[in-house]
Amino acid sequence: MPEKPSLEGLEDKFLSQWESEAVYTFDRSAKRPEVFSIDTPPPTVSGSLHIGHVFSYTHADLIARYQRMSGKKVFYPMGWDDNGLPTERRVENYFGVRCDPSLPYDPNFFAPETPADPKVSISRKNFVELCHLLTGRDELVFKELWQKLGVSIDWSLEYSTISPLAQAVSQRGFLEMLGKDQVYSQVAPTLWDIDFRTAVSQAELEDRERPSHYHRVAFTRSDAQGTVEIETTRPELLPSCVALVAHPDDARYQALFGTTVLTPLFGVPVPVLAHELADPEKGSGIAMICTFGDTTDVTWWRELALPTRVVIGRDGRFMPADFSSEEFPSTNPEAANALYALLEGKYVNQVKTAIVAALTESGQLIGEPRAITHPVKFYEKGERPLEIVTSRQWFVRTIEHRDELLARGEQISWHPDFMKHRYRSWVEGLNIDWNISRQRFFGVPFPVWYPVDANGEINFDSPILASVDQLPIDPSSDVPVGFSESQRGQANGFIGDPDVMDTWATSSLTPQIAGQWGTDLFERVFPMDLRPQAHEIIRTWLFSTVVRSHFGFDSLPFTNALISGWVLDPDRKKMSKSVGNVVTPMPLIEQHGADALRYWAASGRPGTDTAIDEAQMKVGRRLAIKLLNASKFVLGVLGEGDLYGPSLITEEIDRDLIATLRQVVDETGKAYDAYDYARALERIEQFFWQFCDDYVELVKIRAYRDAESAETKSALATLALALSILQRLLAPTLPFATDEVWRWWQKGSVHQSPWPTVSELADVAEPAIHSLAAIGQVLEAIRREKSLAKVGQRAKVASCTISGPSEFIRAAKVGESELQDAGSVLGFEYQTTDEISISVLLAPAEEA
RNA sequence: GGGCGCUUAGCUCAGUUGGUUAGAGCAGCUGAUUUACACUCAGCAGGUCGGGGGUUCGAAUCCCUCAGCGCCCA
Repeated sequence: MPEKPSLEGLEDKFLSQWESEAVYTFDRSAKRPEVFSIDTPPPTVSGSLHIGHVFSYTHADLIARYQRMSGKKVFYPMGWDDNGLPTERRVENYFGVRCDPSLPYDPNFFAPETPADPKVSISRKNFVELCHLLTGRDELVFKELWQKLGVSIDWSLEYSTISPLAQAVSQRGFLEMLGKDQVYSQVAPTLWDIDFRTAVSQAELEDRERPSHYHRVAFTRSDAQGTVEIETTRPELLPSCVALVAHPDDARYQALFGTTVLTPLFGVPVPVLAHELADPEKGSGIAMICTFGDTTDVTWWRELALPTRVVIGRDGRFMPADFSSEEFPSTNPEAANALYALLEGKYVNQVKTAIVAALTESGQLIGEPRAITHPVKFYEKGERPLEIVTSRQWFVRTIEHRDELLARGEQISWHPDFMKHRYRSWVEGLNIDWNISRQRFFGVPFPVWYPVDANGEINFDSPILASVDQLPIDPSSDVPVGFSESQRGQANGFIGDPDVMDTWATSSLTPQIAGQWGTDLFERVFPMDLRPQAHEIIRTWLFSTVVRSHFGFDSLPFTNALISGWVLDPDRKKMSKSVGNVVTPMPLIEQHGADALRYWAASGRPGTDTAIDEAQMKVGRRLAIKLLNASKFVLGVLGEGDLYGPSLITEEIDRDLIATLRQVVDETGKAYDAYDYARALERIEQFFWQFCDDYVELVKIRAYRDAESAETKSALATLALALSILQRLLAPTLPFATDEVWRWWQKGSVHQSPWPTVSELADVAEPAIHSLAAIGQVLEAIRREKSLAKVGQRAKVASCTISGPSEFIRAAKVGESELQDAGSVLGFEYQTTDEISISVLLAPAEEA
């Protein structure tokens, strides 16, 4: 025990000590019922380190530490999500490179020290190597933060989502779904980001309010009986128009249903059809259907069996179109082609301008375009609106299993409960199956090849599957059984699936990856007990994990979901890179200490957005220091030896202190069981300060008085018991300070000691009367009198008159001797009255 | 448009199933001071519980309604 206890240096000391003592190592021999397993979120390592990480990982760690002390074998792995688009983008910017899969591998390529400008094109293999290089570095930085924060992870269980193990698990999961027809490939209209050149899934969409214009455009009726006016925000899609549509009950258009109109400028005849999704309130109530302007177009196209006239390419430019062809059957092909020649190869905005000009000239633009603001679908990481292109993609069947997935959501224990609404509304709103293929490079490949027939045509309908024992494989370099590399891309040969899986298609298997599916470990940890995560990834990570466990294991992936809120900046604004108010955690740890940061995080209740509050961190730091000092004092009074068992606690006051503690132990255990770590902390903290400021002050003198007396032994035993319990109760929140003080007098780590239970206090008898409240009230009155008189607390009290109901008097009398000690009171008087009142007469100040 | 959450002291937040005079911490103010702790201790002051209506003997708490903030879904 140091002379002057301090928090400095505790972090470094214990990080290495915990490691060498293997304090957090999972006991792999444990059976499932003894285990508490945590499905730790693998953070995107190519993102920036964020105070939000500290927040939610602390919440999970509080539970992990509580469960460990409660006797569970805690399975607490750590993973890094390093595959996928965020890493690719970071690598592109960091090194100044771009992946061009058509280039050959350059074994002599070295990453530039500074980003190349303009970007250098490199092969896929070179690109992937750079991804591994950079994520490897990033993971070290992340790991340092997690360790510094004192998160009780078993680092021998570290994994990454691009690792061979994760790839094998992911590919096996895919093959099993394919075997059960839970996944299918299809050429279909797909949400597409023209900058990233990849398909995206519904979960990655976000609506952004964008200014636009309604253009009123006149279509000519084929029977020449006038025009039909529609309103559209996307006049540039006129060449891809395939029909007009109005609501079946819309009286205005009854006569038109079944007739044909000609598209303006391009003269293509299109039918006028009826469908419930047409909104009579919107524009003129009749809309044009294009292939494809938005997801409603896709629905109409599918349900009304319309032709396809694709004009926008995967790069966002207008593709060639021949208006004399069957696909684009114009009644005036020369004029249509002449106009279209001006549009081909251009981007959406340029085409829009040109078409609006042409419509104006032809008189088919009615009135002025009307300015509006409307939601436009974006890829969440994208900068330009999504387009819809037709392409081959792998989809997981989610829509048809909606009800089962909703039922799964109900089976999860959500903390807080209301977060289940997020899940439910997401599942209810699903309208596209989960697209898991991405036309990108750094990810888990699909473990399939396709036969190429004698004519060189690829047969997508009967893919050649890898076998499970081959995994992981890369179909672009591995060869299917029965073929040779020379047959790649050749007639009667094969070709590998070119895509990689969506990141979520792999991270949806974190229980299987971390639990090492296929080994004995898996049975010991699955389904996981806890999924801790932030609320913004309920629709992605949480949902997709539920899907995979439901399909693959007919099980929930985890039984409890602990949802953390957001960290807001000190002004309660959402942190974002663009605003520039993102807070990095490391300097805060260095300034206030890990325990202090954890204390702040622990005060943020589950699901509650919480502002960064350095004042709160300072409070946490003070709590940790107070614990050092209080421990030093109590242990100093106790002296050597451990003679003070609970049976020695005989004094009324001491028994009442233990009675209160019993309640605290009971409440905090229940709070932790309910994942309410914040309430637990609040309760412990409140008791701890009361213990220090009132109880210790009251019994101090008695504790020193006569080591042989029963009353002194009772005080010492109470102090020892209370201290032991307080140190353990605070251990999850303040792992560094508590382990320090624990080791001053106990063996081993506090983090491997048992969580306090009421049975531990069973040997201490209940007090005959709950006296501490009344005694505290008298002490307060004495202190107030001295404070108002502006004298020191050691000033003598000539007499203290305690009035109140007999119960109160009786309780106060229990503490007479301690009050005399703590308040320097010379004499007490008691009066039985209805109202409680305490009057304090100070002794005259002694002459200096 | 549908849904969820929040609104309590200057600030950050507790307030469990309705029950005395609504609590805590921080900040503020007034003091104390040599044997655990100045990264301390004591005390004081500070609130029409977002507005309105209702149920009730009794409402911060339950119901209705309005407003503001934030978020989710469409």
